[in-house]
Amino acid sequence: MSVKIKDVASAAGVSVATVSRVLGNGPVSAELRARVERAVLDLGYRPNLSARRLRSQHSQTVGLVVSDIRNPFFTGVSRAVEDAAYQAGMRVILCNTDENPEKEAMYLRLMQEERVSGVIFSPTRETSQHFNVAGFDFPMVMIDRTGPAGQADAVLLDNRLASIQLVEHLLDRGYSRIGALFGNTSTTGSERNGGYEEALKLRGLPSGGRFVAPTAEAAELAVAQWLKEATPPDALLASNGLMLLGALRALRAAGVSIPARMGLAGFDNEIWTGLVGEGLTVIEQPVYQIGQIAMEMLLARLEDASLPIRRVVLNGRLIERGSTRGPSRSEH
Amino acid sequence: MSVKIKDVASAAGVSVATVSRVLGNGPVSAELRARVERAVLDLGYRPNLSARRLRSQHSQTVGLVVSDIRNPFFTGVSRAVEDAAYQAGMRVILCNTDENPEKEAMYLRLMQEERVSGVIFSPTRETSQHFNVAGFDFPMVMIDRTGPAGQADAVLLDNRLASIQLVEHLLDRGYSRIGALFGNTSTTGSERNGGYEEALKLRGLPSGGRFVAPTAEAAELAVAQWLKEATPPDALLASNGLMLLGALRALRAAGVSIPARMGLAGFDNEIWTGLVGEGLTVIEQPVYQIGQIAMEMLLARLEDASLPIRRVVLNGRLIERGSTRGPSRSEH
DNA sequence: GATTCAATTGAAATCGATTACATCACGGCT
DNA sequence: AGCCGTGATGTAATCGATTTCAATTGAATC
Repeated sequence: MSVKIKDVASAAGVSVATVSRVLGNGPVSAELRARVERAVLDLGYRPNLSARRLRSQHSQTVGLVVSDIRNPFFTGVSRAVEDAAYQAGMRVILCNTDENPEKEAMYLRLMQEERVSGVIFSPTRETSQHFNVAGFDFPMVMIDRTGPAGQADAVLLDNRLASIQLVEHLLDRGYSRIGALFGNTSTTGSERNGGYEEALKLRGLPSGGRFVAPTAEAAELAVAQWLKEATPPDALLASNGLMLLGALRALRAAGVSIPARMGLAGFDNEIWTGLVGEGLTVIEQPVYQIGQIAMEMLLARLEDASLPIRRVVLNGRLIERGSTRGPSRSEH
Repeated sequence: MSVKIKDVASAAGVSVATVSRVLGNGPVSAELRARVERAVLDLGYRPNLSARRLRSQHSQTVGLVVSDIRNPFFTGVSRAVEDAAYQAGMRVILCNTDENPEKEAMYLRLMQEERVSGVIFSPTRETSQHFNVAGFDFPMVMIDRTGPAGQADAVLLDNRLASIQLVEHLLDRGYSRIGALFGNTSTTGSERNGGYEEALKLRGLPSGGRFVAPTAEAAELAVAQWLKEATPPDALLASNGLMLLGALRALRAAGVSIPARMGLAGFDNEIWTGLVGEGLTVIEQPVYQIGQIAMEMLLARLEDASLPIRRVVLNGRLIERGSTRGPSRSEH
């Protein structure tokens, strides 16, 4: 088969221990080191990571468990996590759960079998409720969505604040019947709904958030139906990039003009939000930073398990664009 | 530490061999099987995959080496590969090379250390020229970009044909000075340029493709400069989603109206291409299928290494949208 | 010159599983 | 009754590295 440490050792005329020390920067005389390095090159030796991990008892691997890598939010996070991980000499195992609690459980089991050093996890709401971090023998960092209260490190957006900013922006621009769509699979949705209701209550206005599956299709359907009701909203807020897309499609299909007949704003500053029509107002999340910080926190905890549990809350950034320029006067 | 097979064995009152057989569906009596399964559950035993891989000499892992997972093309491919892999009981290690040949070499080395079963690879042009598949002891499947001629299985788009379709479409719609931007890091760019030149030559028209880095920024800059030249094109073709985005930005910044003053078409049917203006005409690649077929080919080769080398060429699909409706008559 | 100490080196144990091989019990057959 | 084949089980070797521990060397100290 392939060349092993034994082959290198005999080629260099040294013991396997010495070869191992050369590889691991242990104490070796310059002469032997040179001989070994030459042998490694000559034979094209590559250490077997399974064997190394088995013996040394650390995997140098972290798991990243998210709902769907095709969601640009997670794509960005994943890229940041991988950059940071590989820089720290670790690998990343990526898992897509499709918001399916069974897949989540399955992948967490897999992470245990891989003996990963730690996991960065974005759990579904269902999972996060009844699951116990203590059941795993690796640390976890939650991202985007909060897990069971205070059990693990977390990197989150200030969802309440972000919603409030969006709502107040819409109100400032003259919209008054503000509807909203939130995802029904994560804690993120509830938190954003909280901010949304709070901001409206403050002004004595009625709220009416609706919870649907966090997909473009579900959002499109929901908005299409909403438009048919007696008093539809005059502005809509969508809780992630996919739902914003669905809302946009429904409004276009129904011929509702933006921003005149309907204001539209949402989360996630995806490429296209700046390009469609006169641009869509959104809350931009610090995607890359979320991944980066999550990885840093995980590494810190691996260094020192006794660290107090931390929760980093980042602010989003409101990007005002044409889709919320205000309702047409003629409407009144 | 964590519970090992030995613990399970003594808890169930059997030998480790029997436990291993229960796990691997070997021949075990119903009674012992039940005892072992109970012990596994009671102790929460999870087999150590490093140990298993070391002993059994197969990793059940494939590598996926692409330039950047944030490119929606690769995101889609990756999702398909992972779905297919996990269905076949394999894991995927994802690597981003950033079109950097050194990173490519580094990650291929890593793949050897992981003793992966195989690799799905989208090489830079530079790497694909001087690299030898025989140097690796795992099979590879090339995707999107062709590797060294005929050395490995590949799943590709018919780039020549796709370019021809785009050019003929533009000509049909009345454009005549067709410019094009191709990425300078992959074989894909050259192939698309080939089709582009061929289609124009057939009609006796001049061609003038330009090669730039496959990023939005590079494309934007290139188009901005192009517009300042003596006789700018009246239609542009962009070789991937990012470059199409860059071209669009440059045209908008310069106030060039689409499709009247400039036709615009490109590759990759990304979400936003259907949403901006009256839509952008694009060639849609069968992204998910590319990943799926690549994985199938890899699995087939792992089954039988003697299989003849295959190259699957898929057709793209032309999606006609508003951005190529034709130049304004008033221009003449 | 003897003793101590640090720095190299190698032999062998070890990580946690799979698997080759030996053993055993049992039933069917001549 | 004796023989043999079959299926279940256990013992021990093995995968390829790291790491412990002991041995060796040579320089430094008294």
